[in-house]
Amino acid sequence: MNITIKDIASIAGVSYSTVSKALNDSSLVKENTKRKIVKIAKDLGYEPNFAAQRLVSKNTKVIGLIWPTIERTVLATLVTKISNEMAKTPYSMILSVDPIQKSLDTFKKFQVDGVILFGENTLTEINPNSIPLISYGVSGKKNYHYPIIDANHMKAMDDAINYLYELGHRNIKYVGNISPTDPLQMEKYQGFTKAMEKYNISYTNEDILDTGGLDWYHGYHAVDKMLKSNHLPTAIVGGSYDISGGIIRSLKENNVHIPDEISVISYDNIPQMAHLEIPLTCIGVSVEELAEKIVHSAITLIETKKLDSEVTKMIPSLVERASCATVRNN
Amino acid sequence: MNITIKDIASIAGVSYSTVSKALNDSSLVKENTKRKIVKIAKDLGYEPNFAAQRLVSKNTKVIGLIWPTIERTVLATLVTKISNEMAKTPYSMILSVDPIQKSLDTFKKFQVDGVILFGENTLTEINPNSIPLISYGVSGKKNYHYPIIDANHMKAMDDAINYLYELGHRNIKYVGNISPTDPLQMEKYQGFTKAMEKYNISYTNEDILDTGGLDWYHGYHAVDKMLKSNHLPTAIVGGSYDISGGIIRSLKENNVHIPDEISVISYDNIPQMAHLEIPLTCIGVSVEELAEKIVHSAITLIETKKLDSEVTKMIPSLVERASCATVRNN
DNA sequence: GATAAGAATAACAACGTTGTTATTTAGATG
DNA sequence: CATCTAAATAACAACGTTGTTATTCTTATC
Repeated sequence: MNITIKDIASIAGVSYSTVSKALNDSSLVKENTKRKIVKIAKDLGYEPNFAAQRLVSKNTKVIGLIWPTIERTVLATLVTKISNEMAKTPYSMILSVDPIQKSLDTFKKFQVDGVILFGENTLTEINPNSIPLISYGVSGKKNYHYPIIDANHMKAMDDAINYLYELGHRNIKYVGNISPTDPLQMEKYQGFTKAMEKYNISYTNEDILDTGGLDWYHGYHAVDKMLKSNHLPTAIVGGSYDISGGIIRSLKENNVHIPDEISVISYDNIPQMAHLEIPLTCIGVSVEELAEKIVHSAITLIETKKLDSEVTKMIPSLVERASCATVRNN
Repeated sequence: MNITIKDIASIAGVSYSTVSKALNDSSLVKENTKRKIVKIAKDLGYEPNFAAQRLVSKNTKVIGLIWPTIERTVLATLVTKISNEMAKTPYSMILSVDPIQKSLDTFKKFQVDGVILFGENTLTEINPNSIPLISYGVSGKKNYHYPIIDANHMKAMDDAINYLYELGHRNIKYVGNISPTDPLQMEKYQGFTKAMEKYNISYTNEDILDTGGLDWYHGYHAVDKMLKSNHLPTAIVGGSYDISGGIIRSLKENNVHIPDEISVISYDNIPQMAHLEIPLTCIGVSVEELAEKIVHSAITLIETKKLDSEVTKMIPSLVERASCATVRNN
């Protein structure tokens, strides 16, 4: 069995309640004895029993992160950043990759102080069960009863189109996953069409390339097919990091030069964009900002039970790299 | 506050100890009252207090997984498989992406029943702190005091070279990350040279291409450089999934046809290999097998405190796809 | 040098369970 | 119908903390 405050008490020759106070640096115990007790505790390698502490009910300083869809590069990056950000606070983080409700039950058992949910495309009702919970990403549910942090995808697409417009592009295609069951993808797609209309750029269904998936080869195949049909735009908007990786691979293999012959701008603002063989200009909320916002919102919610607004749309930014150029006048 | 067994007791008109026994389906309480109590508990939505249960000391049926390096495709797949495998057992899983010792402390606080450590390239001493712990992957430490599950990388490389040898290849290059601080990478590299010697295939330092990193573009650039130098082998062994992705991209772009002009075999046996634009023949322990072994070993260790052997080397298998062919006679 | 006030410490209840021991109840037996 | 036995339930200690209340020890004051 482990060392308890009673062990310390008997060695120090004081009562265990005094030990408790001493270890919690209470002003009720004399500096002298405090020091003595702390030293003994340290010598014995005392570790407080968490379960007992929590039984008398106190916060755990632990936040749970629910991440049901683990295999997505962008989110792995975000998790890392969140973890780093969390390390700057007194909180620790544990994750669960189980389905949402099961994760929530586990976290509730452990009495985490709060939960961050990566519920990108959650259509089912979830029941936070009285744990402070914030969600990252678009929710399909209309009547969520918890705060949501999300990127302003509409604005991001608007910025992207605006940027391309200023460079002279009037022939732009969107290459992304058009999935009616995935609100995030739908919002990007709708952001694209809306922006195109706003800037008065004509487009048809031909200009929306549905990749049918989110991996790089989905993007690869979509562009490959496009090139074979000879409908070459002056610019492409890639729907995600992985997809854009496939897009530029396909373009390179077909000797379509970026950015001279075609400009590419990608959704997802992560550092890895710079490491692609053609460093991609991208649009989106930077993961660092996102991580910071998520962590601090969670902690604010935990500590004050109040959050400014129910849905926070983070403002995206555009990072210029080498993949976009002014359109050539033929 | 939450519902406790005392609430149930007062409603049922029995003592709370009877309620406890009834809810644990003890034979000491009459079937009749048992049913009554269970019904009341259900109606009230009673949930046992985990902290209290653990204070009287019982197992948590939770296993912690420590995963400090989150951004690696192969491991994400493995985590998913482990999670699925775990779901078939009475255990749940939580993960931590914090540094090892911090993760361990967190898990110890939560009194998890056991820990799985992804300590791929852990050179520092770790202190399991009396929690049953198994580790996946090569450990740099010589004197670990916990069981290790690992793939037999040597054997895998041997199988790969043997396979290529049978296909007639005598000019083989290894493209991988040669990092003295990463035991896993070193073992693959050494497996390669050892196998080459065993099959009496001559090679020089020129045939070992150090990518200097584990991402796909590291493999891409290494092969790109190789092609420019015109030292074309008949076969390449790729050191990992990501690296091999870069390898075939580079080959394709340079119009080196796989497998007619060059054969490629990759380390890492994961389903995604089939989705690369050229489905890659690969070598390694399949993630499914690995996940099953890891989960069951962990549970065995927890429940019996005994494990067959200290280091289990899983037997790799070779999955044939479209990327290797018999060498052409010029 | 007795006494009041304040500082320091001790004692103890409480948190919600489980497991052990004590008590009550019901049923069987002569 | 008294008595013994077994079944059912109640009572209570224990797990390791924290916070509240009770007690003891100092020290200053007259």
